[in-house]
Amino acid sequence: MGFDNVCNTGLVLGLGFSSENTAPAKASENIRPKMPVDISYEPNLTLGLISGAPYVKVADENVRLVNKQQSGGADSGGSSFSNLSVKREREIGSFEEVETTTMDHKMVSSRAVSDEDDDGGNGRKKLRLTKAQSALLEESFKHHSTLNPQKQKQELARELKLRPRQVEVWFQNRRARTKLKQTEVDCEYLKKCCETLTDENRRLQKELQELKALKVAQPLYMQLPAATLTMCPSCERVGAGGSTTDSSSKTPSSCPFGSKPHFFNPFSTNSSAAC
DNA sequence: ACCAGGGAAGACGTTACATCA
DNA sequence: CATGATGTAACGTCTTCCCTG
Repeated sequence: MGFDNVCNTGLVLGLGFSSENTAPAKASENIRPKMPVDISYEPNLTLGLISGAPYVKVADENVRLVNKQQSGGADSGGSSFSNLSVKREREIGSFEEVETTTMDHKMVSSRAVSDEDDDGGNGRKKLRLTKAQSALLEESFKHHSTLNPQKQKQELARELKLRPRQVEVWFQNRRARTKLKQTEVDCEYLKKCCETLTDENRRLQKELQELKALKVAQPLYMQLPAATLTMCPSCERVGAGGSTTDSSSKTPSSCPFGSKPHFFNPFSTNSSAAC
């Protein structure tokens, strides 16, 4: 991906807002469940704060019976895992676990981690998806980054011989990865913007210095309308733009600087700046 | 019409495991 | 073989939306 592509995305230098739609102050407010993640790049980098609001509501008790002692992380204690996973699987009653043996990696895929076989009650087994499973999930993700209807999840799960919960988790993680990558791209872009603006600022400072110097050295020069004084962006010399009677030897005849003054707009796509 | 309660689903942060250099 | 880095499956927590009574 070229930098130019990134530059035409309308990303603005600013934290927590964009030119098109105002991003929420809190990152969590970005959540719009019915709005699938737009994979096509539309940067909206925000540095929102996750509110540290006190925990009011026990989340999803139908989904998982929260083990209150586990609040430091579900995996911290190996002994309690099987308990947890037995409690939490909402689909478990209706979904038949199947042990897949078609491995292109040497791993067991989509085995039920708990339930019927609580592997010794010694923490969860990390299961790697097979290439085929990943490929199908990716394919599905390309079309829809969210599992819109519950049906889709069930179908995918059946097709992949996974639990619906696993499909759900995969999509969650996949969205997170996409977002992370996008954030990295945005970060790079902002860095470049910053560099460009710094350069531009330096150039303008220089221009200002030159103008000040000119004012001191040639007061007569300043009798010209101020608007006619501009600086050539390529040779960085001050001249009376639009005037062919330029007495200053600083403006070479080869200078492509046109007759009309121009001003730097960092957010204009055809400005002299990279952004 | 308004409100409270609760379920569903998603984001986010974290943990633990698998794999590889 | 040990180890640190990396990728990712799985989880807990929190928020928002929507439905229902």
